This record gives sequence, C-alpha cells and structure tokens, in this order.
Amino acid sequence: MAIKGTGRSPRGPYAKTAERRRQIAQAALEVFGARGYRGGTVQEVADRVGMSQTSVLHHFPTKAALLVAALEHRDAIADESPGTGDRFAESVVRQAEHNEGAPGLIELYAVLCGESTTEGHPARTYFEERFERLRSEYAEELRHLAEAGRLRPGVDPETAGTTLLALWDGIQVQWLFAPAEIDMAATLKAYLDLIMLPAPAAPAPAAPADAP
Amino acid sequence: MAIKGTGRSPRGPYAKTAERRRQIAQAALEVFGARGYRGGTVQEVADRVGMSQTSVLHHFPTKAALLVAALEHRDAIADESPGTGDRFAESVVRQAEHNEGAPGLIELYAVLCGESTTEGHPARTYFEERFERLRSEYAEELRHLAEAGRLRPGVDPETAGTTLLALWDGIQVQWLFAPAEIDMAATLKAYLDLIMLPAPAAPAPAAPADAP
DNA sequence: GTCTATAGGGAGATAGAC
DNA sequence: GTCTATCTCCCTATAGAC
Repeated sequence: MAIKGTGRSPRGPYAKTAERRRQIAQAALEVFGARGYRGGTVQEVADRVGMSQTSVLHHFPTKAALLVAALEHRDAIADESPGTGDRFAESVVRQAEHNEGAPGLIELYAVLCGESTTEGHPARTYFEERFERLRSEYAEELRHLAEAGRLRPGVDPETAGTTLLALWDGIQVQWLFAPAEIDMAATLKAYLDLIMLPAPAAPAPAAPADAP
Repeated sequence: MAIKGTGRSPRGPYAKTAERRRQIAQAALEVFGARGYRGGTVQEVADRVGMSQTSVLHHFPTKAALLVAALEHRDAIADESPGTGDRFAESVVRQAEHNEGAPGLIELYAVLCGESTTEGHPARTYFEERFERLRSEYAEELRHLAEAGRLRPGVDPETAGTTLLALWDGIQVQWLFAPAEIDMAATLKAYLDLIMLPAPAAPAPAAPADAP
C-alpha cells in the first residue's frame, strides 16, 4: 500500500529501494548458489552489492528471508511457464536451453534442492510445493497429449510427468559437475521423443478440396 | 602395518578400534544425511556414539575426513554393483527397493550431492568420479543390450545411461519430499520398460532341428 | 537507509592430563 | 583412547549514531 506523495510515483524514492532490493536478491542468488544457504553468509551478499552486512539485514530482516527473496527472484527470471498442448515438449526443451545460459540459476536450484531436504531448512516448503505443483502440471499436459493420441501407447501421464521432472533435476546436477559432457536439452528431448508420437502429417482439418 | 603382539590378532585391541570407527562412520552418515555437511556438527556425531567431540576427532582428524568416512561407509552398505546383461534392468530396480529400506542412505546421497557442487566442498571429487564412473558403466551395459537386440531401435546407449542416472537421482529427491506419493522402483522400471524390448521367447540358439 | 560497534552464540581444532 | 579446558575464528542479529 501507499504510493508516497504526488502522482509521479514510479520515480519516487521507493523506486530506488525496490531496485536496491532487486540487486540484493540477485547477489543472494549468486552467493547461495555458489555456497549453499548454510555455507553462504550475509556478509558476502553485502560485499557483492557494496554495502555493509547490517544494511542488507535492514532490507531483509533475517538470513532466511534473504533466501526466500533469492528464490522468488530466481522464479522471476526462470519461470516462463511451459506452453500447452502441442508446444509442451518444445517449451520444456527451450526452457532448459534458456536456463543453461543464466549463470547461477541452476546452481541455486540444485544446491538448495538437496540442502532443503534437511531438518528445519527455510526452503523446505518452497520445494515441497514446487514439486507438487509441477507434477500435477506436467501430468495434466501429458494427459491432454494422450487424449490427442500423441502419447505412445502404454505411457502413463502421471508416471511420465514425475519422470520428466526427476530427469530434469537430475540432469542439471550432472551438468554442474561436467558441463562439457552433458547436453541437458538433448537429454530431455530424447526422453520426450521416447514417450511421444509424431504429429499426424496432415490433420485433414475439414475436407480441403485440392487447393493450390 | 603392524598386528600388535601375538597371533590372535582379530580379537586384539585393534578390532575394537575398527568397530569404534565403524560406529562413528555410521553416526556421521546419519548426522550428515539429516543436516548436511555444513549443517551437521562433529559434536552431534559424538553425542550419537556417546563420546566427546575430541574423541571423535582422534579417530578422524578433521570434519572433512569424517565425511569421507561416512561416504565410504555408505558405499559399503549400498553398492551391490548392478548385474550385467539381462539382469541389468532387474538389478537396478532391486537396488532401488533395497535403498528405500535403508534409512538415511538416500538422504545422505541427495543432500551431499547438491551441497557438493559448491566451492571447496570435501565431497566434490567423490561425486565427480562417481558420476563419471556410473555413466560409463551404464552405457556399457546398455551397449551390450543393444547388441543383443534388447534395446528399442533409436535408443542411444550413452544418452539412456545418462538419463537413467539422472532419473534415479531426481526421483530420490522427490521421494524425500513426498515418500507417500513417489514409487521410486516403479518409476525406474517404467523408464527401463520404455527403452527395452522383451526378450525373444525362444532364442533359437543355433539351428535346432524341430526338437521337442 | 546506511553505517560502526558489539553482543551473543557456536563451530572446529589443539594442548595436555589421566 | 578418552577426557576437560581452551583457543580462535566466524556468523547472525541488535543498538544506536549520523
């Protein structure tokens, strides 16, 4: 609430604060990605944006709040939501390629995903909910494809959705250890090709008289 | 070197020390699995075996050495190496089921796998080498299956091996977050069924005259 | 909003007695 | 081998001036 003062609010003093927070969240993303939540320090985040440790904690009251900000910032960068229907497979591959080019993004994800399985970790519910949501989203997309006859017979949409998610997470970890040897997008595409059938050549939309 | 004193060495004082170390390694496995390497403390390991923190560090000089011991202990428990040839798929599934019943084992693996991608982590080379080794082992097994005509046409053994490994790691993480919803063995089996062909009913060994 | 100073709590590792 | 005592370091978070 509250846009301060006159109408020209986008240039008001709050714009600068919001930008500051964005910078801090970005720095936190990099630090926690490189060192993990427990290994990273607020001081290091502060150094990266050129301010003191206490100033960072002025914007985000605790270290845990800083992590949440980093995760939300990551979502803002990464989560172009996958397309629907026919474009599902395509957009999964496209997003994998996109993530590969955003440094620190995969690191943060892989490190925190593992770390957050531990007791009392501030990102635990974030990942719980994320997995739950993505599993049902993927399953629904694949169910639509199945109804359109685009899924190989015998492939279960729920299982395939879970598998796709697990494969994606797992391949990111392998890529972090050996980026030169792993082609994330190609590996995902190979799996999708395995479960999907090619689109019928001519859908025969209505009954086209031999048009030009 | 040096079996102390007389010939009855297996009962000698070293046997007790070896057993002590095993206990410590087991406790370290549990602690680092539940809290991660950076989140876990030597003190907590010590508490679990009922000795002081300094006594633990007498057996393993540093915390990092303690982690290595925990990983080696884990390998000793878990690494029944997968079978070859026809039994490959079967033994992968069997090992997944076996791991599920060994508490802490999957936790340690998932937590440290993510954590060790961070800078200067003592388990980094452990996982680097593990991934490298398993990728080539899996690829070789799948190449043999391909030669035997047991792989679906168009499936590349290297890609499938990398995929199987990624899927396995990824499904373990999902299982940790939602054990009730995820069936690790079934998910792995579904993938293997997807890339493999059933064994031919009668292999027609040489040229059997219409034998009984 | 930003800083310096500091409180307050652990952590890993060492020294040395028993 | 095991302990107690301790060193040294670093981290999060707070207090309060500017």
